Amino acid sequence: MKFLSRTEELILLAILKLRDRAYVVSIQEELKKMTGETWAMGALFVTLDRMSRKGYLQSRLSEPTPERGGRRKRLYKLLPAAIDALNEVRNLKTSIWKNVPALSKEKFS
Amino acid sequence: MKFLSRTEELILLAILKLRDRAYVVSIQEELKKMTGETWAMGALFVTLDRMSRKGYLQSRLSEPTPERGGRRKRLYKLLPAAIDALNEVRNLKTSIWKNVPALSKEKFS
DNA sequence: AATTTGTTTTACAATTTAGGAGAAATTGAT
DNA sequence: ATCAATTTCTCCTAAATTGTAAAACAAATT
Repeated sequence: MKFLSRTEELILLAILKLRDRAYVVSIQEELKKMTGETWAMGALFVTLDRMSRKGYLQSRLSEPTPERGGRRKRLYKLLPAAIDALNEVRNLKTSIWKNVPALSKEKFS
Repeated sequence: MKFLSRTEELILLAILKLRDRAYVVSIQEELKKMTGETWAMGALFVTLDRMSRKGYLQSRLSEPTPERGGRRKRLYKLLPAAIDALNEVRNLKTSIWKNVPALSKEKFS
């Protein structure tokens, strides 16, 4: 499809919310907050990679931080194409859900 | 993921809007209206099938209609599980987009 | 028989998931 | 001071799931 997948949308939004602190672990935590679900590390890397190749994201390695195990982190940031894609998906959801009334199961059983 | 994929969401919403006239051709047209994109027949069947197996949809064959080529249509209808899933995805989108300001590219270049 | 409408299958491509290997940092015991 | 243990983090891979494109097949009207 032309639109972001749900996973891509969620990851981009997580990065947006994290500002300059977005790396794979903080993204994973943010996604957990947003969805209540647990996200596999590998899934995130694969998707972050793909979105980088597509021109949605840019990444760089930070300096190590002075804490136990404080390795360099790969920090991600949104590129303009990501903003476009997010806006598109926001418009899509607004338009497709407009005029959809509250859905109660009773009417569909 | 636990949530509907974007494709599944769109197809279920299309069926919802079509009420008792939802079959693969009308669904295809409705999706075109909703998204502006062209949807491959095969993609639809595959997804409709999958959602039927998952208990989101039920289908039956209609009677032929008196028009040229008016074959029986396989009509789809939403099952309660589909309503649950749609409500979930609506809640998800509402919560993740809440408080996200308008996004302008300038701030991200 | 030709045309139209519609269903279904198939082969392939892309995305997502699950699990784990391995690298770079600090800590703490010797 | 050195080194093994621990922690944090990056990255890879195989399998499963999902999505796409194309075409074969079937039933109706003209």
